[in-house]
Amino acid sequence: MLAIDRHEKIMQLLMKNKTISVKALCDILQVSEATIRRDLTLLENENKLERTHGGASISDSIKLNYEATFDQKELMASDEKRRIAARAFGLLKPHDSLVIDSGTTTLELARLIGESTMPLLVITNATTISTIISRNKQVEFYVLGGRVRLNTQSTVGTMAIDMLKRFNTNKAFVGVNGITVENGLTTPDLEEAEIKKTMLSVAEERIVLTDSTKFQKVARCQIAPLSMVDKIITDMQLSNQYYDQFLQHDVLIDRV
Amino acid sequence: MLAIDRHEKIMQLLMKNKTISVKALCDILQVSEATIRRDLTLLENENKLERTHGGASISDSIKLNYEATFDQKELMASDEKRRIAARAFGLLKPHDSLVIDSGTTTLELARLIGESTMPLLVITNATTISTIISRNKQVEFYVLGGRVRLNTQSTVGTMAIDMLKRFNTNKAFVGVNGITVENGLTTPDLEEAEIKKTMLSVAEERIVLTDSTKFQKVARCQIAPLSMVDKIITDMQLSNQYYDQFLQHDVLIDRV
DNA sequence: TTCATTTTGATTGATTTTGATCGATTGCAA
DNA sequence: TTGCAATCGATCAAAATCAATCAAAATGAA
Repeated sequence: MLAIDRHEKIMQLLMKNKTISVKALCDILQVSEATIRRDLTLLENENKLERTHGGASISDSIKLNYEATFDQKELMASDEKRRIAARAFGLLKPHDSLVIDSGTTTLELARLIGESTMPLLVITNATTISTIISRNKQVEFYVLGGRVRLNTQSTVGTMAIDMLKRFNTNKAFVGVNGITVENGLTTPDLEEAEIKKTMLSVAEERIVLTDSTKFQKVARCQIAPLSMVDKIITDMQLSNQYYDQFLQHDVLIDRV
Repeated sequence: MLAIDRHEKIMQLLMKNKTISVKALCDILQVSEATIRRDLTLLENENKLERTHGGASISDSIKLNYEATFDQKELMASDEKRRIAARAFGLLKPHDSLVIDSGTTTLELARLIGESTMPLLVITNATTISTIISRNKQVEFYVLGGRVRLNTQSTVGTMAIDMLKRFNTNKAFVGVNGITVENGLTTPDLEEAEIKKTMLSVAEERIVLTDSTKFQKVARCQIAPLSMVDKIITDMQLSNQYYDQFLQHDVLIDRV
């Protein structure tokens, strides 16, 4: 492991736990205390953390600053997103037909499909998926037509929805921006919400891919109630409290 | 493996992992450490990565920049194609509606549109155009839905054609693989031929973008006769002989 | 082909990083 | 307060990595 990776990891751990001991870092990173101490003094000089006796801590102001400058959240999530996508990929069987939503997690799923040679039928509204999924020559691939939302690069509107309704698929993989028991699945854009809802309605098995940060958040537009979801794949950061709460509503949650 | 391929692979690995060690690169690329180090210093000088002790890392800003140009790099158009595209762009007026075909020359046109701020309505069957054209926030952008041909990354088939027929546009920009007075416009794939023909039929002004090497060539499937074309933009290499021949058939040829 | 140029891999000594040691310092409890 | 264990910083040697050099191999041009 490179020194820079170690520093990154230390910062990630601090972002989650606020404080961490030198001992713990030794165990996790498998290096000597001397190395950890050197790392911590170095990071302290860069104003990224504060040293304490026996470890280090991070203040809220530094934390915010760090998040802003390095967009740490996105990076941290990316590893989790890959794991979530990998689990989703594990659900696939040869000759499955899928609808794949736009979004970063689903994009990872598309990448895995592109790297595989599994024969599949894939339908998507994400134009960005096209390049990476077409590496897999076994895929029969459909893009939904319609107006392209410029910031998500995905097609929306009645054209896309009408076309989507002509399909029936085994599985739908949908991303969301918020998910609660009360409000179900939510997303900020109405048109996105509508096409996501249609995706769920044309599939036999409806799977939501989302990192744990989206739980207990509510975005402006509802996609669908929880009852329209068969399975949620998320990361290990999801607390048992939410996990149990969703289980009681018959939603299967897979934490990877 | 060529040095340039190695560099490409290194960058791809860095895009995935943020960092990578010299050792790992040796294993993956099967070359000595000295070679890897030389590659890394070279790439660092090109500002494509940052060296660290034991490996290299990539910053977010570089990553974004690299990702943006990544897809386009492979399809880097020749000088002639760029000039042809520039001339085509010169034909555009604000609030024009266009159909743009798939292909390298038309992709270059899309790039010019993406770099401009001209308000336009653009319809295309080329999924690859999406990323680059959406930089221009003044563009209302539609992608034709349908099955995606994996090698051209463009939608074809009845779905795409039906959707296309619902539009009426000012201009169509179409690429071809062969063009003669007798056989008109030709291309190797039947489905591509059909959608190209439909593109010509829904536009008021029908413009063919093609480099001069396509003249006097005939591909397997006919798109349309010459009479369905209003203007051809090509390069200066086109001989006067062909130029005159086409002029006699009322086709305007623009050599740039 | 032959010759010049470029690229690569191995070697060397220099530099950086790491882990262990040890005395000094700190925090905590009696 | 004192005593004690945990932690720290400084130092040094070992290990890893690096840059520089040179010869072999690959490539390209004549």
